[in-house]
This record gives sequence, structure tokens and C-alpha cells, in this order.
Amino acid sequence: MADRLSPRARQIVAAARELLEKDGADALTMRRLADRLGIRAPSLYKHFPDKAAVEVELIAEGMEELARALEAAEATGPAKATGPAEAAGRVEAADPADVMAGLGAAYRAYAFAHPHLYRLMSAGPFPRDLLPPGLEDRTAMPLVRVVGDPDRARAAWAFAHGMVMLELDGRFPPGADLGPAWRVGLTALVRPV
Amino acid sequence: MADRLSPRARQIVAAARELLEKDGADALTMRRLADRLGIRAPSLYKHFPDKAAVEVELIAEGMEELARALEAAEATGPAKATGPAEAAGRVEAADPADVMAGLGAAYRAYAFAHPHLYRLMSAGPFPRDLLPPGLEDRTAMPLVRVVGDPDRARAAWAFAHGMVMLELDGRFPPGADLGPAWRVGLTALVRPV
DNA sequence: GTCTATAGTGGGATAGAC
DNA sequence: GTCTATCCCACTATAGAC
Repeated sequence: MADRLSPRARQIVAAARELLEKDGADALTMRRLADRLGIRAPSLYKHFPDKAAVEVELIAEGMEELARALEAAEATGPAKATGPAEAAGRVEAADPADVMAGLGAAYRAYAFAHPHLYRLMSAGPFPRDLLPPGLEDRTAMPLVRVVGDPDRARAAWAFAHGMVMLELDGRFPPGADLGPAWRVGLTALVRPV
Repeated sequence: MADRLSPRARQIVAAARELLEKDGADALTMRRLADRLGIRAPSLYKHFPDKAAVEVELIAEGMEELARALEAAEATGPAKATGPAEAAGRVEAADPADVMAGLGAAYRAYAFAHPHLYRLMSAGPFPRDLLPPGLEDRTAMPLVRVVGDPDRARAAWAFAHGMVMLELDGRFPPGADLGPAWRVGLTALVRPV
């Protein structure tokens, strides 16, 4: 994803990410970014046409990581394996409910591990045309596979995104345990009965 | 809700709302707000301590309206009435699925009728302590009543909020019909079978 | 690839007179 | 309740020298 970038550009993106993750989107300014690199702000424009171009790299990086996290969760399979079948080396089809729970946990974990990056990824108009082709679909596939149809996948995605945003923004009552809400939503949205 | 405000302050809030709804949060500056009222920016500070105080009024206004919209949807009852029972004047318990669909439609409609206000209402840290007491609960009650328990209500709220945000941000594939996703999510989250 | 210098724009907010 | 004058801040971005 960042392969087409020069080494210096990659350093800049790395510094931008540190800045973003540590202090949020407002702290990501060209001046501060330059400061962190020990150079002056105008020098950045030799490597990127504008600030948006730097942000696009961060978004692509985040989406790729999220895609990997979801793929890993999908591959893990059910937490509790059925003993005999596994001992026999037979491949057991994963219970969709387990996969769904795993995907939800992975999504939530990624968002909370990188809250500011997650916000950047999901805020404002989406730079679809500037991102690596296929990345968007790749991120969506694990969910589509487990729920079966696109409409249900969209509903489940909206649920997860909504939970994350409401949690991040402190919208739920302070101190509320949200595990049950996640569980209820994920199980309700797995598959049509 | 705005009863404790002076008449002039109410005019300011009204102008702020016009500005916000028309041009978005970035356009809501003290300078532009003053322009619209035919005064200078510093004069605003005789009525509000700072910009955040104006925004809090807008948030309260939006929440009150949303609460009313949801209460209205709840009271409407099932679209298709069961003829005989109604003719006999007997009160028919509304089908939760119908109520849920109505609440979802009302929520979505409000958000799309006032996208910038909705964003302001649901963005960033929540000024809980500055809002009229009970307003938050009141807005949540219709949903809690129809789904039965708080966890399910939170899940349903997250779903609706997520759908709205993803739609507003153009996150779904361009041209996608999202009616089915809304239907799937709302029916899945109504009640435990 | 970096620098200096600088343009251009915009923002929130205060002091003190009227 | 409004004004003028003003402060101080911050940002993106460009031009041109080294």
C-alpha cells in the first residue's frame, strides 16, 4: 500500500500516524508534522501535494490493518472446538454465531486500539478513488461471508460502527457495561432463522 | 427548553441554527453568526459566554425535536389495523415490529431532514450536564419501550446511528438502496423470539 | 531536500467607550 | 446592547534561494 511512496514519504506518514494516534485529528497539522521530523512545514510539500494526500495514506494503512484483523478473526474459527471431530482431523464448519462474535470483537478491538485513526477512516466523504483498488471490498468480505447477504452485512456493519462511535463519544451512560449490547446486536444480526 | 433564554438570545440561537443547517458546522462561526444578525461578533458575548454555549442550545433543540418525532411515531400505532377489534372500540396492542419500523423511519427522516444538526448532536463529547434534565432519557424511552430491555435498545440505537452516519458520509456503495438494510436491522433487533 | 520569508485566510475572544 | 479596536492564535500553501 505504501510501496509506491518514497522512503522519505513513508517516514512522513509514520510521523503523521504517531501524531494522529497520540493527539487526535486536530493535532495533525503540517507544522506539527514537520516539527516532529525536525524540518520546516514547507518542506513537506516536496513529498506530498497537500495535507489530504497524507491523510489518504493513513486511511489506507488503517483499512488494510482492519482488513487483516477481520480476516484473522474469521480464520480463527469457533472458540470451543467439538472434540472428537477435531481429533479425527475432520474440518468442522465454523458456527456462524461464533464467527460473528469474533468479527465483532476484532472490529471493536481495532477501533479502540486506534480511536483517532478509526475516526479519520470513517469521517467525512470517503476518498474512494484515491485508495488502493479492492481494499474496500476486502475489508467488507469477512462480514459478507458470515452473514450471507449484502443487506444484512450492511446492517451489521452499521451496528458495529454505531456502537464504536457511541462508545468513543461517551454517548452511553457513564459506566455502562456494553458487552451485552454487543452480544445482543451481533447474535440478532448473524443470520435469518 | 429555551425558556430561560432572553428574547435576544433566542434570536441568536435561531440564526445559528439557520447557519448550521444551511452550511454546516464549519460555517457556524461567531463572525458569520453576527453578520447574519446585522451586528458585530463581540456583541454576541453579551448574550452567551462563548461559542460552545450557543451550540449547547442547538443540541438541546435538536434532541427535543427528535424526542417529539419518536414519540409521535410510537403513538401512531400499527399501520394496518385489525378491522373488527377496532370497530368494537377495543384497544389493540400495537405490533412491536410495526412500532419498531415506525421509530426507525422517524429517526432516519429526522437525521436526513437536519443532517448538520444531527451531526452536531452526535459529535464529540456529550455536554450531558448542560442539557435540560431528563431530555436524554425522554429521547431514549420510545425505543426502550418497544424493545423491552436496555441492552437491546442500545444495540438498536447503535444500528440506527450507524446507518445514518454511514449514509450521510457516503460510505455505502454509491446508488445502493438501503431500505432493505434498514428493514433487516430493525426486524432483527425488535425483540427476542 | 531543505531552507527563509511570507502571503492569505480564518478563527475565538477581550477591553473599554458609547 | 452595541460599537471600535485589537490581540493572539492557528492553519495551508507558495516562491525562490541554497
